Amino acid sequence: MSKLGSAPTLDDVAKLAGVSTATVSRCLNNPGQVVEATRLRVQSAVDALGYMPNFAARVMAAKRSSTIGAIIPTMENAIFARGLQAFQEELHQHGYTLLVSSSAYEPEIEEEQIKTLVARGADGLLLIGHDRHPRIYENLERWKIPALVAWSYLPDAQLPCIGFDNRAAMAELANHVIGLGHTRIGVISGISAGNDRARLRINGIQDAASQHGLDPSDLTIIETPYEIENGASAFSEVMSQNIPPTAVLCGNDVLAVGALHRAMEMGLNVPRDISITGFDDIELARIATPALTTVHVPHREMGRRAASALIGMLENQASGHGNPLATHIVERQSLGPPPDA
Amino acid sequence: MSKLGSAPTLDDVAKLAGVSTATVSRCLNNPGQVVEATRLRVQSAVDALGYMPNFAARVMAAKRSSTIGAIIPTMENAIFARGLQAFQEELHQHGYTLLVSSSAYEPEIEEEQIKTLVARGADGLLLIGHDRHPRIYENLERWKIPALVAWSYLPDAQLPCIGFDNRAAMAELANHVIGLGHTRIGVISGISAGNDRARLRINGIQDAASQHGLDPSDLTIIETPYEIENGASAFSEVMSQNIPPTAVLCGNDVLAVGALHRAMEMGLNVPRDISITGFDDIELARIATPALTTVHVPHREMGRRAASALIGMLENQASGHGNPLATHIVERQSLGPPPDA
DNA sequence: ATGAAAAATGCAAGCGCTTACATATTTGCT
DNA sequence: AGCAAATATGTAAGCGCTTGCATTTTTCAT
Repeated sequence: MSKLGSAPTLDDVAKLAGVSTATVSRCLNNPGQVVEATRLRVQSAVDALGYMPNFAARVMAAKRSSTIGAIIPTMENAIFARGLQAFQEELHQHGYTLLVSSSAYEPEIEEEQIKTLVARGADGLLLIGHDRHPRIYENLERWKIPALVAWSYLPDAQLPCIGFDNRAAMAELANHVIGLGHTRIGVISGISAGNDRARLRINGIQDAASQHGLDPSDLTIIETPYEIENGASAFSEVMSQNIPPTAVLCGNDVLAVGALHRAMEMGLNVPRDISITGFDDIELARIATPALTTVHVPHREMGRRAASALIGMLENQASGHGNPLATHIVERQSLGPPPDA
Repeated sequence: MSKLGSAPTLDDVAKLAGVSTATVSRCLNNPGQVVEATRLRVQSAVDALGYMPNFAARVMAAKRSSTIGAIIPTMENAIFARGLQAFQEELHQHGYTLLVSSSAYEPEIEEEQIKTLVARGADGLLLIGHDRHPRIYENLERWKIPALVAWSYLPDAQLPCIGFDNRAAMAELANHVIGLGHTRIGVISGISAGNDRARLRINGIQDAASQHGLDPSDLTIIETPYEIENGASAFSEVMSQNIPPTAVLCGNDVLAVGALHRAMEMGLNVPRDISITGFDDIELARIATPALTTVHVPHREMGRRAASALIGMLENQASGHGNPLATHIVERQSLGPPPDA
């Protein structure tokens, strides 16, 4: 059937091997159903022709794609890379392929990407965080696409989720900081609008403040996109107050590294003059100078669990619900007691 | 036609709007061919149903996907992120979608990913570097898939390419280093097998050495995967010789940052005791301590040009060939004269 | 040897969409 | 008003594959 110059099709293979297309299809997908001799014959036809199954045709006929889509806020920093890597490895072991796209932290782009992935036949979706337009959840339901949220655990969330308690994790760190004697605290957060992780981390700091009798509204909070540069500018800003803080808690390691760098430029010694902390524990945190005290998030474990949960939802109508993952503080060199202590 | 519980199809929309499927299809793809009133009627049917075109069906019927595939060695470091971002933006403007996958620097995985992308209907492919099994080039030809190589410019390459001259760029830096008086030079390179960029950068250093009357075989060259940790270990190794080098040239910024970090741990002052250079000029280079002297690569420009070239190949049978991009040395603080100078 | 059950293979109907080509409608002239 | 040309819409044939069901071949117990 193939007009010269087109890629060979199942038909071509079938013809060459002298069998029906059904048999070729079975050789490729369920070799067990086909007798050895036939399988070999078909295989050599495939090789001779350099045949590649057409994915679109397969998806159409089979009505599943064995593909999972993931939309992450950004590929530009390492935050999601590790978890996604584990996610993908686990999927691969179960015969699924991962398609990744990024939303640049823009809700509209995320919505578009979700549509694209669904249109492309994704059997399931991995989303980051819970904050998004309700319409998206309605559509997901309408299209009957199983979806799972990662990087944020919320007990009563709309969608099943695999993640950790951002609020409690940050509260733990903030408690520790306050426990060291810090009372004037600056916060450099990611943009919290549409980002529950960022918002909950701020809430965690506020929780810790109240708990220690500090007024949460005394916290200086600056929100800025997750980029090193922005961490630096925000640090300048937070330090430019009449009475600057003695500790600056950052919403993630990327911002913290920017802050650290700016502190050094300003001639401040960290942690003697000022303490700075991060969140996530990416590689950058270890090699920063001084090494960053931060909250370790089990990214790989999270990715792996997310994959299992999603596959469970796809194959066994499992609910996808699980327990939150534990985080812990990694103490390195960027946090110390306040200067006057 | 839709059995309850399935996503709505073109048929459903056509029925609801009281037109034929052809008209609906035209409304979606060539609204100009359809009269306003019809278009509106169809649009509201689409909205009412929450209709999403099925991509697989569309690809099959139209025999093109408006999708470009890119296989990059890794998503784990920022080297490719920026260029790919620009690539994708440019594609998007021309109505193409980008599908990215990574090969983990493994030739077999790369080959598999290429097949996957082609099977998924990619109209064209972006590949990184030239070194790969000839079979892959044969297949690409057989399948009639236009492909373009980026990140490495070679005048007589198999495939059209957009990139810079890795060898000359690194030679320029090495010349500068040697010009400062360094004669004992260490090299920390990525794994050069199957990676022409890594190999050519080494060659560039060797070129510069010969040119200055140094024996290229005196260079201590260590190859190691592109990870910060590895840069650190390699640095220890290269410094453990009887007569350690006074300058260590690294194959990329990631390795250089690792080396820098280890140097600091060893109590060495950079650049007073030892000079260290990188390659790529990613953000990390700027915020490293001391800031890294490196080779700036115009990643965004490269990505943009690669997109234009590939689209040209797809739409106008353009050859895709272009000119090499220019790189330049960025002098920061990690390179100085040798200690005894 | 022989027939029933099991295993292997073939047949053919779609999957949801695009797009020639055919047909119906509108437009612009005279 | 009336006709040709231009424009809008409909008809239906696939695109390459999977899979339920029908048919053929093999296996195995008698």
